[in-house]
Amino acid sequence: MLTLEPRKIPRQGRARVTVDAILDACAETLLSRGYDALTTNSISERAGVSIGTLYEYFPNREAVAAALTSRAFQRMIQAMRQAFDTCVAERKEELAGCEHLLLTGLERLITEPAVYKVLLVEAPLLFQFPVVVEAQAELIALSQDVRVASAKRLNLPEPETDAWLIAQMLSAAMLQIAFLDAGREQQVQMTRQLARLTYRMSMGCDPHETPAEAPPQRLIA
Amino acid sequence: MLTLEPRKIPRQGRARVTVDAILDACAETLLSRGYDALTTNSISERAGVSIGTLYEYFPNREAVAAALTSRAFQRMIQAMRQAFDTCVAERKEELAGCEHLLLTGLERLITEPAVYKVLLVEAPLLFQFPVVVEAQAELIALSQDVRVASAKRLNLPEPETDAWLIAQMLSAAMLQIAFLDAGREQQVQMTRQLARLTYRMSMGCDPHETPAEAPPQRLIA
Amino acid sequence: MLTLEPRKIPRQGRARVTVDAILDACAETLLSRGYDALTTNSISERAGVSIGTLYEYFPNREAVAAALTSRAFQRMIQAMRQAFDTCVAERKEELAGCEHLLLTGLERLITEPAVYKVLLVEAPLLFQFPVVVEAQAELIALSQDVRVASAKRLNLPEPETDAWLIAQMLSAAMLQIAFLDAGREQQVQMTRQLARLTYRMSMGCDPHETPAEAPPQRLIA
Amino acid sequence: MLTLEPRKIPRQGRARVTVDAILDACAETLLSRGYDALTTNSISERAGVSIGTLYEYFPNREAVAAALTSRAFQRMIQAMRQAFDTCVAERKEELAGCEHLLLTGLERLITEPAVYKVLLVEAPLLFQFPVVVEAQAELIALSQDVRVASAKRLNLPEPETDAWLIAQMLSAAMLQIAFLDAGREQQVQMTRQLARLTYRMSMGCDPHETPAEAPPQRLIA
DNA sequence: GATGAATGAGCATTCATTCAT
DNA sequence: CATGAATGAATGCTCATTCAT
Repeated sequence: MLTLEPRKIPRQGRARVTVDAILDACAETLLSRGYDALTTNSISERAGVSIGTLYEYFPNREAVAAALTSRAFQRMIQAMRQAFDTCVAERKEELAGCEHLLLTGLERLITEPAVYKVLLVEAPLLFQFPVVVEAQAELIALSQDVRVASAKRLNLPEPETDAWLIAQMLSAAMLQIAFLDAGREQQVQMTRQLARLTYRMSMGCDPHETPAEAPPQRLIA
Repeated sequence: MLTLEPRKIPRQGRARVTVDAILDACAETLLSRGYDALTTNSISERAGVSIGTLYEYFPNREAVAAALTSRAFQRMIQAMRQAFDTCVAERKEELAGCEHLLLTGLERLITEPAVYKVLLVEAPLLFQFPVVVEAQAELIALSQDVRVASAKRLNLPEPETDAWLIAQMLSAAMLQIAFLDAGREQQVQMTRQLARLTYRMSMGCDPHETPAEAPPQRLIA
Repeated sequence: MLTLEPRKIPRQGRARVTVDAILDACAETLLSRGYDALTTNSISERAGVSIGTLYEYFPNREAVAAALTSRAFQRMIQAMRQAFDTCVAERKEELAGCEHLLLTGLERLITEPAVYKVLLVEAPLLFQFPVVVEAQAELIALSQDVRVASAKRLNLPEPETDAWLIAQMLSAAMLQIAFLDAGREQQVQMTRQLARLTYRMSMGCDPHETPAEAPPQRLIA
Repeated sequence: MLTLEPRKIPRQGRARVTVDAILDACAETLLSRGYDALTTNSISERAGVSIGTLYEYFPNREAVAAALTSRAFQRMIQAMRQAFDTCVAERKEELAGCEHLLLTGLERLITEPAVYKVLLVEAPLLFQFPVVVEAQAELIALSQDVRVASAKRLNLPEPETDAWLIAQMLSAAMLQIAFLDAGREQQVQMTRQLARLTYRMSMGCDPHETPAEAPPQRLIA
């Protein structure tokens, strides 16, 4: 049976160091050789621990990749939550808030290419594993917070469906932008443009048109 | 080296039958057992030909999957081109045209799940192979035709970037819809909703708002 | 069972052309890709005939290589016999005769590298096959003729053993010289030097010493 | 790519045992079934280890054979070096020294038939592999020592070329003698005769003639 | 005669996983 | 606890050979 839960979750001491070394070695191997060449032996070798030790902490190969992915998602969640809080605290407008959130996501995608570029492209099945699904769920919950926060301002005919569609489209587009062979500046430009399209989808009008009928839209009234 | 070109073009009748049997067996195996279990031996067994025969026509496992994918894309291209011609011939409105194209795509996605559900999800690298890339390029060229055809009506601040972003978003959303565990009716509803969001992105306004300022939009005047 | 006899020995017509094309294709493949890559399929492809046709004339892969080898030996035998006749006709001295014979052999070795360089080095077992052994026997018989012809002049303590040892040594040395990475001129020099060593072995003295005690040595008195 | 270096140097005792078992199984298989039947599976089976274990230590079939060959050459080198030292210590005459060296080589050739009879005859390409070439180079260096040691006594018109030619001839003749279907006594006789021919080549005269002009030749004055 | 489609036994090699030390 | 030697099922692929057309 395919168990993905780590065998031990060492919170302290050198064991923690060992687990981190294994995850880092996993990420490095993914980037340099791809998912197909990701073997437990190569991970343990690169991590500088014996293969036996790897199996002390992880029940199988997939569990290592799942743990790496999970860690990346935790970091993504934390970054997004913080970005959301910033939007609220600074009373950012709709468009500005959307841009801020998307740029924050872009930053994280680029920072962990082993997970988002390699794993998501070469081993998407991994993203259906429970640990990963749970992490994704947290992220989606966060996006719901965004929707709720600005519910009054949104103009979605069928909020449930529309929100789901927009979420799918945004994540796909963000990944494409993040791993496009383009300079950072261009990536940022495209992200801003994506934010504008998102605004159009969500509001049914262009950002600059709205002030005419209403005071500047805010994420939180 | 990973060569994907078929090895032989069958000259005799029975050879053609053999190749088709192999591609069909490939699709069946993908659906029932997934990409990881797709071995050359399992394909040949299911196709009722010997393993040696498979290797007469395909240099390796990937080449079989690539040929299957290529065939599916050819069918997709043909269906979309026909749908596009219909839009033009029937002078469909923007929204109706968009819906027609998306529903046509949905139909094809659902009809060849081995390619779009299994291969695209479990082996996305396959979609970077030349044969597949070329087929995709044809499809993209077609979407350009759509844009050009309705250029006057579009309201895209940065046409190039926006078109690319929208294409990425649409294909991702369509795949999600096609393989959602939902009834056909709901899939159609979501596709229509997606068409509406697309309209908003492209025009910067809601479909029902436009008649006030202009006569019904047509794809081709 | 391993049968090496050609299946048909066509002496005339296009069949003869076919067989020659196969042998030539065999030699070309050996030179360019080595013995391990010598497959019946590759030979037939290069020869421009179908695999079925190849099997019309040869019972198996080894039979093709054996036939090629046999042909090369026949040519070698003919060349050596002619060289021997020349020595007799021109009343060459011992050393000069030996040089002439060795240089003739060198010429043949170099002309058919597929057989002597590739087959002998990569597939020496082939040289134990009956057809090849018979051809070799003819060559050895010829060398006996040489010995007999100059028996009176030879100074071999144990003629049988010595002749066998010398034959082994000469053939090995000639092959080394022929396929050394060296210019033709150097190969000739080495062959002459080898002839001198052979003289020393055979006579127990240096060439230039002998004239003192006897009139110029001739191959045939 | 064809890598011949062993993969691992066994650190634990049992690993050393395993590697030796593999090499011995390789030799046994070569003798009983020949090189073509030498498969990694047959070696591991005969060695009583799993196929996986074989691949822990050797990257491929050739590497096993190369290691076996290398081991045999090391033993040959050691034996020859010792024989050379004996010649020097006992102040052996030229002919006696040559006989001693050749008989020592004969002994080794006969003791490891898997290497010298099977591999050298059925897979000569193996002898072009780096590990083997290096071992051979050591042996050649040793023969240079012999030449240098008795340089004053030698009478070679072109020392470099002649020495090379003689080395080629001797090794070929020794192999022929060693694997001739003949009794041991006859092999020894032939080796002595070969030593005499070598003397003739090297000195330009017969052994028994020299005392007349000079005191008994010694390897080292 | 000639063709070339089809066969399938057989081999090299990998890699996740276990367990004795 | 950590190690690393050992396992062996499983896979991709080749190529000599046959035989229906």
